[in-house]
Amino acid sequence: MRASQFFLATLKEAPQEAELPSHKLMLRGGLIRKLGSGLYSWLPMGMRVLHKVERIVREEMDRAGALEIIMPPVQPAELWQETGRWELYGPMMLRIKDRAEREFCYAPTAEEVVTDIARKELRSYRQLPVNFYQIQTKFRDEIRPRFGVLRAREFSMKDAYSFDADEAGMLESYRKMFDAYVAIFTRLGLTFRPVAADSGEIGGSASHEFQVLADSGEDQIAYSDASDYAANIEKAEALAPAAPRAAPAEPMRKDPTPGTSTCEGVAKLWNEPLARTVKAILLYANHRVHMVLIRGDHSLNEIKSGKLHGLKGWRWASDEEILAACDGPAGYLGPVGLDRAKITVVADRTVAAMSDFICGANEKDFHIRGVNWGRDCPEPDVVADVRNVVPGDPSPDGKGRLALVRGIEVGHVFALGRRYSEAMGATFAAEDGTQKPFEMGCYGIGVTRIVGAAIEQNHDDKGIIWPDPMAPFTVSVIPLGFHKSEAVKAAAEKLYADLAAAGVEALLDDRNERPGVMLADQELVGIPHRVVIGERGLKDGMVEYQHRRDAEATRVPLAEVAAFVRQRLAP
RNA sequence: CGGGGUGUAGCGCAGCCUGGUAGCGCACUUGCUUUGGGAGCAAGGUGUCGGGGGUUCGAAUCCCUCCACCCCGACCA
Repeated sequence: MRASQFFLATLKEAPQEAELPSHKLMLRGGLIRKLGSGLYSWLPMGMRVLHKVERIVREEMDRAGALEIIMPPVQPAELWQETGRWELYGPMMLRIKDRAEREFCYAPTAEEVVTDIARKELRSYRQLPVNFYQIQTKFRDEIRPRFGVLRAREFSMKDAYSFDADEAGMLESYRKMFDAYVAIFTRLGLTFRPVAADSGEIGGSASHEFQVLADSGEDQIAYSDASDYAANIEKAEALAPAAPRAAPAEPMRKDPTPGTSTCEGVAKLWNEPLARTVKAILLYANHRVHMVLIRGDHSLNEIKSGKLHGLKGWRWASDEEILAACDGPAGYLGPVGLDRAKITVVADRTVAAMSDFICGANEKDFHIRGVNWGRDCPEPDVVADVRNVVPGDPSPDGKGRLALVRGIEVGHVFALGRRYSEAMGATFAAEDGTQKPFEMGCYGIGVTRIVGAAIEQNHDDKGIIWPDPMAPFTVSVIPLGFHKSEAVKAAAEKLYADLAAAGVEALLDDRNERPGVMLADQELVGIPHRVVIGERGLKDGMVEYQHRRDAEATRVPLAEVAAFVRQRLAP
């Protein structure tokens, strides 16, 4: 491609709303433009990247035996009502009416429609397993779209759905997709981690997320420094302390802590370590108030808590509920002196193993220290893992210690089971002649999000640095004085033709621009390899090669550049 | 949904408080010069000042209203 024939929409300044590097650079590099909140147009430069990603995704999906289809993004409400998700999905789903007042949605995902296809088309176990996938635009009316393409409302997603005759088959399909995802993200040249995940609203047993590692990621991942254990912090288990609870050593003592309603405050006031304090978090679930106790320096894991028996569907308790159940206001609560008929005490494993700890006195402006389970208050009603892991915690697999990194979720695989097939009566004739519901799996990849994530992971102060497989152009040919020097022009044209003949995608900057402009554009847009051709070097038959990550250019004989560049490309 | 903020040229912004009919930088057009890191000079084009209503002789500026966008929050007691 010649730059003069292309649409190079680079900007010197990024529009104000852009916060993250990837968002700014995509706008500045002319990959995308914003249409409205969470809505983006993709310009030619962005399309080239998007196509690269899509191609790799397709190739690996096909290789794994999945079959491409396309389902309508606009879907009738009836299907969604069959599974109950018309109500469940809530305001995230964009609902539309047609001229006859029939209800539709713009699909946020497509389990219902594929399951409908399966129930109509797949009749016998002989036709299984089947895996259908599509690359389609989805719409989710996010509470707060942000970070450009990383959390947009409209986005492109590859979604795949497998149908198997039994659970073993489904797990095999799941494994194939897992492997395909590893292949995809590896080929894209991204640093990523598959991590055990919570399966969330979609439901099902096994679930893994594929996380691109980046400091700006919205997710936190816990991983072991001594094994391959990795899990989303939402799911990562905090083991019970190895050491048994120590015997009480202090008497219990109530003291005033005026105006000090946080663990940090009390620890400071009494000059005690934060790790000796216990905070009480009041939740309401199943018509009952629950006091969840977490060590002062830990934080509540809302997902894990929600999985406990009595805490399904919890919400934060109101001030009135707290006062009624504890006789004290928020900020001064603890397990001592509670009427257990009115409240359930849930202690985190760590807290259950503490002795001589500090907590609220259930009285405004008072805390107590030297508190001990069994002696000063009854043992907790429930002991469970309800906190987020912290760096240094032992790994749940018993090997090594946990560390935390941030990641951007770009893929997610779910072993779904029969949730949708049963709800929609999607069955097939099994070998024994009975009708059985399909065992399903579903597998998503955020295609547009990958582009943003790749930039978050690969950029510097000058711009994007594409991994070769995603680059809009592989090589940038920059002639200095293209319109003045015949020698430069001839050399540039020759190189460009040679690269094209070798199947290398080059961008020949034939614009009559100053060198600084051409170089800055190449760097902004992130073309990974560049060759600068100038009269000065040409006198000695030399040109300059420089990779986007190289600190300096390498002089290469003109006659050898094409071969030299090809050698440097990722295989 | 709650709180805060912003809407002025393609982008970044000033002007608004204290009303007098719009400006700066970049970008764009033309010409000349320049050409190894986002050029210089000269000339030029560009705005329903987010929409509607009101006050006023006169509104980008004051008032009302609607809209869009952005940020924070929606929880750690």
